[in-house]
Amino acid sequence: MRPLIHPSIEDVTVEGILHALSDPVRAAIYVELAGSACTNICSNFLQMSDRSIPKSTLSQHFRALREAGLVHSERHGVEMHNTSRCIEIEQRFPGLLPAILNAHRVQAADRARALKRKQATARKQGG
Amino acid sequence: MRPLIHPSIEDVTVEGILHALSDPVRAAIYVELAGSACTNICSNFLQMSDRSIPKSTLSQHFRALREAGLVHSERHGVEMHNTSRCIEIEQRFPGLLPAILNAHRVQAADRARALKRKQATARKQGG
DNA sequence: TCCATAGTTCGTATGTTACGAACTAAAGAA
DNA sequence: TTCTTTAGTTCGTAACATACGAACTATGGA
Repeated sequence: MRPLIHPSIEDVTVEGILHALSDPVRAAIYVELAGSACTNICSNFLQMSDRSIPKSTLSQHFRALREAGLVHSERHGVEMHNTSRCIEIEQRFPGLLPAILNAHRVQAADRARALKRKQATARKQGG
Repeated sequence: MRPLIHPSIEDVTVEGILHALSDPVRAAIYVELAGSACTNICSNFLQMSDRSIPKSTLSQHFRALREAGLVHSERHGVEMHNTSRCIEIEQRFPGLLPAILNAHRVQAADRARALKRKQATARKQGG
């Protein structure tokens, strides 16, 4: 098992952050992680929302978040504990993460609203 | 020549925006475009900064920006005029684009400072 | 009608990502 | 100690994405 790689904060790039968060699964993981203090793979993400994502894929996603500098990972016994590096990143790129997280909230709210409307329409047509 | 595709603003996604701007070339194009009112491929980007980027590649990058909803393109005679859709996007995802553009500024400034320091060190060692 | 300019499309070579199978590593039970 | 369970990683491969040169389209002007 190769050692965990965490870039120093000066080596964290905007491109890297945007790329990491441009994947819907990673974005969902990061949103979750920014809310709670700490997360690991099995406890939270093996059956995400609707579909379930394979462990190997999740492992790669966590690695991507870690190597982009978004997340700090530590092995505790058999588990991996992941925490957001949001304080460091906020210092380096002020406002970036809050704006992205907020945009995700806006989008989630919009989608929920659209779904509700669609369901209402379906009920009307059905009955 | 297939018609230009512009997603309506409700169909623009955070993931799409982040992915589009996670490429350094597209980010540079978009930074330029957000500064000036309007841009086309040949006049501005065929010899970007140091290296020159092939036309076909630039064409694809502009398409990516357009289909992510970041840019509006219009053919004027033989030229293509591109403008940022920043007002719409600001309405839908408030603060997102300013934060990303600011982060790119911070990064560019940091890189310039690091380069200067490196050159100074090289001068000291050389003479 | 011919040519130049601006940009697009296509084919291919190269890179990236997803996922199952096989693995490592720690913790606890027998 | 050895077996088993749990948590996560790594590897191989198939599917998808991207970059770039060559060939193309479309417009404007000589």
